[in-house]
Amino acid sequence: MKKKSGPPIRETFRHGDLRKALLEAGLELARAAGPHAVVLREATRRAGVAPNAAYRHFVSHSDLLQAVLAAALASLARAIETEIATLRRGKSPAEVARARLRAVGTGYLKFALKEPGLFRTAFLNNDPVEGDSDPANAGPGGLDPFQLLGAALDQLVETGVLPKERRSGAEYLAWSAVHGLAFLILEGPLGSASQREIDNLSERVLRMVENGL
Amino acid sequence: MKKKSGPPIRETFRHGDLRKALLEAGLELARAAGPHAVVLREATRRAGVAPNAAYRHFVSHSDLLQAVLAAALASLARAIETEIATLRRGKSPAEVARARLRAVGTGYLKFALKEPGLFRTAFLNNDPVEGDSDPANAGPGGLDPFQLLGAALDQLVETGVLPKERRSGAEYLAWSAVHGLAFLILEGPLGSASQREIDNLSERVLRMVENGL
DNA sequence: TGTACATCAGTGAACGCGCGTTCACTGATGTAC
DNA sequence: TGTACATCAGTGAACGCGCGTTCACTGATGTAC
Repeated sequence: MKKKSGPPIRETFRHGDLRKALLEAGLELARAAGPHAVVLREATRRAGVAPNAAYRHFVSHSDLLQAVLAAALASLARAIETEIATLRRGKSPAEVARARLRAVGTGYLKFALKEPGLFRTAFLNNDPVEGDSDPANAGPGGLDPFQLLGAALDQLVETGVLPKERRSGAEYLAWSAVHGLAFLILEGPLGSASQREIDNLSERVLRMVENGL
Repeated sequence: MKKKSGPPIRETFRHGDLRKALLEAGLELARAAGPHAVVLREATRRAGVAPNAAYRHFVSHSDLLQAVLAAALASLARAIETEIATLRRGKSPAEVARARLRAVGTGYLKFALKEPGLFRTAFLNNDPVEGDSDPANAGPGGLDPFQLLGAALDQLVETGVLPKERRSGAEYLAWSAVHGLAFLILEGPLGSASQREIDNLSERVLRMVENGL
C-alpha cells in the first residue's frame, strides 16, 4: 500500500481509501452548510479525484448522502454519550436516572448548536427509526440517539421515578420538546438569542419535560 | 380589463394579475412538495407565461420564495384562528384561557399534518420573528402565529392560571414542544404512526406543556 | 367622439452554470505459475 | 525469485438537464388632446 517514491502528486495510482475520503469530504460539506451542500462532484474535487471515480464506491449521489447521514447520526450519538460520561456518581439511583435523562437532552442540544449542519443532515431521514437500529447510526457504545433516550427512560422506570404506565411513547414527548427548541434556535426565531438566553430556555425545557412526563 | 372577443388562448394581451397568479402557482408548488419545489420557471409555466415575465413582478427567485413563505405563514395563522373560533363559551375565564392555548397548539399541529409542504415552507425563515410583525404573515385577525401564541399566554396570566414570573419566554417552551412533535411526525420517526397514535401523542404533548409551563 | 402617442407587461431567444451520470479507456496492483 | 496476466480503481471527455437570469423587442392598453 505504501510506496517509497517521492513527490509525484499522488503516492499511488490508487487512492488508498477513496470511499472514506469521499465520506469525509461529504461530512465536511454537510458540517459547513447542511445536507443540500453534499454535492457528489464537490466531494470528488476535495478528494482530488475525477467525478466519476465516486461511482466505484457509491451507487449514486443519494447513496453517498445516506452514508453521510448515518455518520452524522453516529456523531450525535457520540455527543450524547460524552455528555452522559461526565455525570458524577454517588447519588441515589433515582437521581442518577434523572441526571441521565437530562444529559441526553443536554448532549442533544449541545450537538445541535455546535454542529448545526450535521444536525440538520442527521434528520433528513423520513424513515421510521423505531426498530431498525442500523449500527452505522450508533455511537461508540453501540446505541443510536433514539436508543440512548430510550435507555435513559427505562432507567427512570426502574428507579421508580417514572410510573410504568407513562413509559410508552415517552421518547416522543421528550424528543419533541428538545428537538423543537433546537429547531427554534437553528432555523427559527431564536436564531439571534444570546447564549445566556439559550441556556436559560434549555434549562426550562428540560424541566418542563421532567415535570410533564 | 375584460374583452368581449372569444376564444384566443388568452383574453387580453396582459395577464390580468400575473403577480397573484405566480404567487398562487408558487404556493401550489410549496404545498405539493415543500419549499425546494418553488421553482420560478415552473411557476411561470403554470401561469402560462414566459419565464422572464416573472421579473416584472418579483426581483428574483428568492423574492418570489419570500412571498410564498409569507403566504404560508398567513395560512398557518388562519388555521390557528379557525381552531380558536370553534371554542365554546360559558366556562370560567381560566378555563377559556386554557382552552385557547390548547387550540393554538391543536391548530398548529393540524395545519402541519394537513399541509406539510406549506408548513415546511413557512419555517424556511432564519429571521427573528420577535418584533417584526409583517402583516403579510398574519391571518384574517391581523396576528401572525407567534403573536397568536403570545396572546393566548397573556390571557393565561390575566386569568391567574400562569404566574407572571413564568410568562417571559413561555412562547418558546410551548412552541418547542409542539413544533418538535410536528417535526417528528413530518420528517422523523413518527412518519408512519397511525392517526390514533398521533392524536394520543398530541394530547400528551399539550398536557405536558400545560403542566410544565 | 376620434386620433396620436407614451407606457410597460409580456415575448422569444439565448447565456452560462453546475449538476448527476455514462462511456470507453488505461495502467498500477496482486496473484498464479 | 522472476515473469505473464487478469483485475478493477481511477481517468478524460462528454451528455442532457433544468435552472436563474439578461437582452432587445412588440404591441395592447390607457391617457392627453
